[in-house]
Amino acid sequence: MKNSPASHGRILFMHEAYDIPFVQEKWLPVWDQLTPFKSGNADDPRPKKYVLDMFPYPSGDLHMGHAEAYTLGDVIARYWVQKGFNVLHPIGWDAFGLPAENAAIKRSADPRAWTYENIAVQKSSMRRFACSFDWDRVLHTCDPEYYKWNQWLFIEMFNKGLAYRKDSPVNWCPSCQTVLANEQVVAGLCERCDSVVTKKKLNQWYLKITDYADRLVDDMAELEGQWPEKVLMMQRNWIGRSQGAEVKFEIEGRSEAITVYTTRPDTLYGATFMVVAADAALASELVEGTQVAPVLAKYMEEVKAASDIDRLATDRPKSGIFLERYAINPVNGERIPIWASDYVLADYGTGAIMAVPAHDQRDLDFARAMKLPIRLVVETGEEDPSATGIAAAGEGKLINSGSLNGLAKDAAIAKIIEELSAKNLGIGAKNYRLRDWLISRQRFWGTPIPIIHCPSCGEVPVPQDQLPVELPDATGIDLKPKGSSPLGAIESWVNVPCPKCGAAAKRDADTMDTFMDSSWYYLRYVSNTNNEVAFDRKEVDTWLPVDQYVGGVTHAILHLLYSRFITKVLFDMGKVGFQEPFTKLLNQGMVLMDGSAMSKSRGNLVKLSDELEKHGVDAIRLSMVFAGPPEDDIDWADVSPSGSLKFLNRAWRISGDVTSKPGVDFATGDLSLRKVTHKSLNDISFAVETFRFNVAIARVMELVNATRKAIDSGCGPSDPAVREAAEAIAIALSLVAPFTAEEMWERLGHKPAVALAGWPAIDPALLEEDAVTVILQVNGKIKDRIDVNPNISESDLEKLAMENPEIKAAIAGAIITKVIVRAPKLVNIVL
RNA sequence: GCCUCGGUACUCCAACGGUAGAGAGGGCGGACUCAAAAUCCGCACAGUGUCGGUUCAAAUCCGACUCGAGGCACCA
Repeated sequence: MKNSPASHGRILFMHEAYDIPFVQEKWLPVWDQLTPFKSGNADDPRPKKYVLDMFPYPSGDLHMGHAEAYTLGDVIARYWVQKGFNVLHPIGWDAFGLPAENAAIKRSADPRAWTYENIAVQKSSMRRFACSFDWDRVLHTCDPEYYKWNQWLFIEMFNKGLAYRKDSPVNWCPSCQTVLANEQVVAGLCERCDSVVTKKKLNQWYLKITDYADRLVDDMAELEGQWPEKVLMMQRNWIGRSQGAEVKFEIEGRSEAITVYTTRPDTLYGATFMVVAADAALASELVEGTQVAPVLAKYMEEVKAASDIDRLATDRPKSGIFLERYAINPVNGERIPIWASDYVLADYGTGAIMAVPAHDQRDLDFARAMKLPIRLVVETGEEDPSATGIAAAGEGKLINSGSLNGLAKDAAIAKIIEELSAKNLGIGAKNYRLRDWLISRQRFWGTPIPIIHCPSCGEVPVPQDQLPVELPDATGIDLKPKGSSPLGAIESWVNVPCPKCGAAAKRDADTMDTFMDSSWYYLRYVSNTNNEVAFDRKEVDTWLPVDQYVGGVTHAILHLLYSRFITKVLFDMGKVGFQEPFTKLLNQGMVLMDGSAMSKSRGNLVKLSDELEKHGVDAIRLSMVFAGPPEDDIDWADVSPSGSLKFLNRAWRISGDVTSKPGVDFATGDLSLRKVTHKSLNDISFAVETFRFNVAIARVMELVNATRKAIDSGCGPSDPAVREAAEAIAIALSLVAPFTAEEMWERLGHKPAVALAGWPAIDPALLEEDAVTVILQVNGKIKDRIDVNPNISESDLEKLAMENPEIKAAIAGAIITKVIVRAPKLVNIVL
């Protein structure tokens, strides 16, 4: 059973090269023993870094996308370990969710088995992929030990009034047979299965994220520059805060005024009618008992018949009905008609608007369709809206507006709000697009909502000492989606005495949105085995917030917004000491094939296991980071794993050529190679810290090339500088190609693990260059280049430039207007 | 429709406002070989999407356009 290199594996080179499968099998058990990535305890003197990868959903084995994401997180974690930090780099599984349940239905089995099998597969793949996880920190959200704390969190929020139930039209996926949060509806379709989402009126649990809307927007200031601008923009967009005013309109024949929300109170004089949401209670109330009531009812039927997709089409003609009621414009006493339409949303603002057709496109469309008057109140220089059909949305001076005449927009808004406030007719106000987070789900495989419904006590939270409310064994239970939770059908589970009065009561049969599970999991890692609390405050204070979060941009809104929300809730409860969970965020791109996302149906699926088999773990990891900037998509068709492997072999061969002994004094080595080594290490550090991993690899390649040259035709293999360079290469490569690096480290005469070797100290003296090239320009055109000492003074450099023959020739006889000297870079002589 | 980001060689990608090329892939040629692979050496190809502005100097800053990617989309 002898394992000789180059005879054992599938990947063979006649030239000296290492045996990939052999080397991979060789080091894994060694690392298992050494646990180089076990995070230190609270008393660890090293400064901490919490590097977090978004945890996977256990749907089968790891794929190319996982490989990219986890390589990026791994490079970062390994880098900070080398730099002497106490690094926490944990992993877990986002293990509740529909795929497990659907698989269970297909095989009439328990979702548990499928889930834990997949977790085992992924876990072993991660080990083989050399992920630097701390395997003592693992969590699975489907473990009762985890979801117990999910339930605890829910009850805490319930007690604070942040979790509540309400009747509301909700998004319903007819295929998944469950409700969806707003965030899970993409262009009218279910984000999971692409079915057309319908509306259903249901009583559901919500979390009051809208209470935190302002803070979610404002606190983004501290994420500026730390998170991708794109994500911040998407969140701002999603929350959709707008500034405006609420204005009261008296209603003829009604004691109570109607309040409308507008972002353009300056155009109040241009309001020629009012529109209320057709489905709002207000609309039906206004026509109650009149002959219009049946007309409204009929209109409502038509509106309901139109699908969400139709509703989304913005070019759809406006529809609505006149309610035969009138409102009084508070600024000019004008009597304006009240209409009902589906273009006004019941659950935004007050569900009623003042319509200013001259300056709002939607109102203009409606006015033209219904033949309602249009009055200009802002002089924008645009053409007449009633003629062109295009609203004059631009800025200009106010006209036809009483006291506002002549003012510009901002001044007019300030003035009108002041005037309205003085008469108690209006007030400055904000509004949000964000809605409360609907977390009930009518499915089995999730955290049971820990509430007991008692006929006399109402909603009673399950007492702390009875948590967790465990999911029953699913074997023999019909999990097929029927529109209500399968748990509700299990008599023995659902029927319980009320914890307060002891009367017969029922458990809430719904389960929580799995985004609840993932909205706080980063806290659980620090106390993953603690059964007393969800997370220990001392551990949290030691490790949190997360220093570096790595994951896909697909979670830009959902997961990241919910996590930020929950963190703020926990902060307010005094359970954590920070308000933003993720200090820095890196979004990796996707791995594509031939320009599009990989999928079996498209026939462009690249299997990770095949690639690993063909090229080895290191070459795949290297290819992932070398392909380009991490946030860009990678087209696997553009990537050359064999090229990566070629480079790794080139690097590895250097370790075999070194003839000096470990511990040799580098200071006596060849100066020019030493300079390259130190410059490279410096550049690699900088590139890694700024996430330019592709550049970092390019620098390692340069160092390998320089070392090769030094060995073959320079100072020779015995020079200490060659060992210094080879060790630097091994340490740098340990971030991305751990097997190759460990093998190099061994051949260089060291004991494992290279991962703990420590980043070499950089000698600043070696970063100074002997000579730099200066550009000599005349009128910005390059005439010559000269090598000078990098510390040359500006006057000396100017003198040198003036003496240069090329320059002399170029300026002969001309008058010099200006001389720009930027030592030691260039001299530009302007004639 | 509105907003954000991007466009550099055949391809993927580098370049504090100051030499357009770091690195790689692919191609071609040579050395080695019976031959191929691997390895080593060499070569070529040529380009900052378009137009304008700021500047001594623009791939880089500003504006418009164009193409591509993404987000929001009756949110008043």
